[in-house]
Amino acid sequence: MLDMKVLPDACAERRRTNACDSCGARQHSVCGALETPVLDRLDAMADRIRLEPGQVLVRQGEAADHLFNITSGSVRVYRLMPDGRRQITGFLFAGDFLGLTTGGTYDFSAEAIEASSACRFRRTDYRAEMRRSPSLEAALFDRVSHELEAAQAQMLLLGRKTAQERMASFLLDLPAHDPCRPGPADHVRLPMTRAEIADYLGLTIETVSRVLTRFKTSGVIRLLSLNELRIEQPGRLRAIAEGEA
Amino acid sequence: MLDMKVLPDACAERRRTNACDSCGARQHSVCGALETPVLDRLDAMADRIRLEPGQVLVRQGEAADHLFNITSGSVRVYRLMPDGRRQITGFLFAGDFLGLTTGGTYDFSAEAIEASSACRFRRTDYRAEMRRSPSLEAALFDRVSHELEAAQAQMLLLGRKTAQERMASFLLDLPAHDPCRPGPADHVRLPMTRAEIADYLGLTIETVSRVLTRFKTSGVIRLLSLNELRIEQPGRLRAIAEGEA
DNA sequence: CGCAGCCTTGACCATTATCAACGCTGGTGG
DNA sequence: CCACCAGCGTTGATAATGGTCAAGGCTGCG
Repeated sequence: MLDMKVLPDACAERRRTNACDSCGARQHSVCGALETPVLDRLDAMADRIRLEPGQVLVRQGEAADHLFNITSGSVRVYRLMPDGRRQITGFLFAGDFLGLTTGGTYDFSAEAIEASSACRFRRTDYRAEMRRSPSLEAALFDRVSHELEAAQAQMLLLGRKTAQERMASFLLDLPAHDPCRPGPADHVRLPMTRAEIADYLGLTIETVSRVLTRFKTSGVIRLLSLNELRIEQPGRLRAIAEGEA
Repeated sequence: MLDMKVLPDACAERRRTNACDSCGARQHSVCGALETPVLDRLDAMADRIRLEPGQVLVRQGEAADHLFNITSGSVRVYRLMPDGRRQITGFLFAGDFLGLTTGGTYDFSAEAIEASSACRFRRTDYRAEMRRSPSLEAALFDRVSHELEAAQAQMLLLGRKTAQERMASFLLDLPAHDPCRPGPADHVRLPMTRAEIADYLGLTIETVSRVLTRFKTSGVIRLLSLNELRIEQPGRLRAIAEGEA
């Protein structure tokens, strides 16, 4: 958080060249419902931030002063236990929000996985704008609702699915959330390490690795590189994810 | 859902005798922030419903027409896999909402655990009232935010905690949410069966049973009956929950 | 070219699931 | 009022999934 580069110059610049990347709000689902003046006010209050790989956005326990909208790259959000066990509660990609929901302090940490960028808002400013614009509040309500749905799906995964089923579900879900994927939905980009996948799925890196090679051997996927793969048999993968194989 | 008894008479009756139990909104955290006219309008649109043990409130996949506020008793909310594996995503008690977040169809099922009661609203009505009353929308936004936080804590539990740690966390969390507990916080009421605890914690009934007897043997808890226990050593239980024992 | 970090693979182990038997308890009907 | 039965809970023996420990390979960068 300390050495994040704020890019105020980029603001006006970007609004001229590419309105859709300006304040983050223009990027995704929040965009549609909002009136131009709201977007302009959000633009005006946003700090543009560039993130190096591994850079900390927020730390568990710190005062929750800011709210972020990721504009490119990817971010890991996680909770830690005192002994270091980590549960990644989600990966964020362009268009996702961070810190919509907290009370006085963040109850999670968040770090950039790869080189990324984000818009940072002061929570007080953003709340004021929410009060002013019902359509903004409604859009964010929807956002949080969808996050809650996703969290409940993840609870089913963590509580009741086998390692294979978890991995299959993950590979099917990932491209739907990452707007940066290079091609069609059967092409999966894995910007995160095996350790991060493991901490997201409640497994170990060894198990993640073994399941991936098993999928590869059985022809369900093809590894293009360490961080990229193709789903060769989406139907079979879906069957595995739902416990029907 | 079919044979739920709607109790329209109880409405006016209850408003006279006990305003705080009337529409559900008056009961808990939502209450404080709301103006009397809003509460009155919510009262007017609420169906009072009585629930038998096991009775279905909503079924996964059905059209999400209603929104509920539990006014007494307890409810289990869960997701199923095709082969019958169940993950209980939450237990609801008096004051909790059900169905705030869904899209067109419910993506979970919900059933009463014990004899319970609830207020039922048509989602369209409730949404209209939300649009009309910013304080109501803000209060519900807070609600959903807290649910999301709880869901993320549960992800850590399911992904990274041992059976003992899960059980300890559960026993510590439960009384905080159940306003019907008979006494102080170290007195825990368990309206749910072992199977339900297991499906909430991602365990089996045998493991739940074994961990409970282990806690009992080591003097951390005392079983008062099958469905009631006392936490004898809260500090030790907290240490176990955090993985420090 | 060499090293560091990440990934893979293998052997072994432990936690928890599974299978099975038995006990308790509350409700029902004789 | 008592006895039986069904449902739930407990306990024990065994098994399996996934974790742990260890070694080795790949890759990209200096």
